[in-house]
Amino acid sequence: MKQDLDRVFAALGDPTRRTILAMLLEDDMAVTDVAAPFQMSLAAISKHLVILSRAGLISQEKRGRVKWCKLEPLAMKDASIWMEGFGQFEAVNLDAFERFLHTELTDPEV
Amino acid sequence: MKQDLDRVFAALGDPTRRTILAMLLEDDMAVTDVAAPFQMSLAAISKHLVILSRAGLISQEKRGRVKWCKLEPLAMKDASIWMEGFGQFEAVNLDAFERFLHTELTDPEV
DNA sequence: TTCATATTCAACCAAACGGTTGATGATCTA
DNA sequence: TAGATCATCAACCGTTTGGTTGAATATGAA
Repeated sequence: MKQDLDRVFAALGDPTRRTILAMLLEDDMAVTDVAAPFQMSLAAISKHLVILSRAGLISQEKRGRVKWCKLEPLAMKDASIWMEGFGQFEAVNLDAFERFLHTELTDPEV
Repeated sequence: MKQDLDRVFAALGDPTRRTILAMLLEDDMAVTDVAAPFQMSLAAISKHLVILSRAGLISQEKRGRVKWCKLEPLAMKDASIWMEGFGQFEAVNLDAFERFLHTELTDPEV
């Protein structure tokens, strides 16, 4: 759906939101903890989370008074595929990325 | 550079601009020809092209009175890599991903 | 019950976005 | 030279975005 791509790309167009997604790569987080490292109000972060949620990039589940945010990386898939359609750059770089991952995952020091 | 990702993702967040990029996948085009299939004014398309240009996603060259638009798919490289870090390999930890991005940006061989 | 914590809501604000129209500056062509 | 074409500029308009603050709601803890 075209609108899905609109929402995903638009959501990724803000540095605060990309940082939030990177944070959630480590682990699920409560809204307050997501907000902690930023200089803006909790309400502002709450709005960013709504945008990420509507784009499908995160899901939120309330347990008690805490709302947990979880990364939903599958939401990026269509956008990623769309970009791959523009080809050229993929071969060398994604290859490099995969090699990197391989060494990361097999390196006993990490 | 963080702002580059801002501009690339934000530029891709509009369906008109994504359609324009897809059109340019076939061949370079003059501004008027880019505008032809759309229902909006030439001035509006001209603004969209400025946004794509500032994001580095297209380049424009004036020959005579005609300004030619050329797709620059390499501008999507970093954005694509950023996304792949989430979409395909969700188990990878953030530190590893950030180190990868850093080497990607500073290693002249890649 | 009472107080503290977690989160959102509501109203507001300035700036940016996506569009319009009309004028303008180049450049090609008859 | 005169007229047509290509593209942008300038001013304007309504909506969205990204932030604020203060009040409200819901839950947990004493």
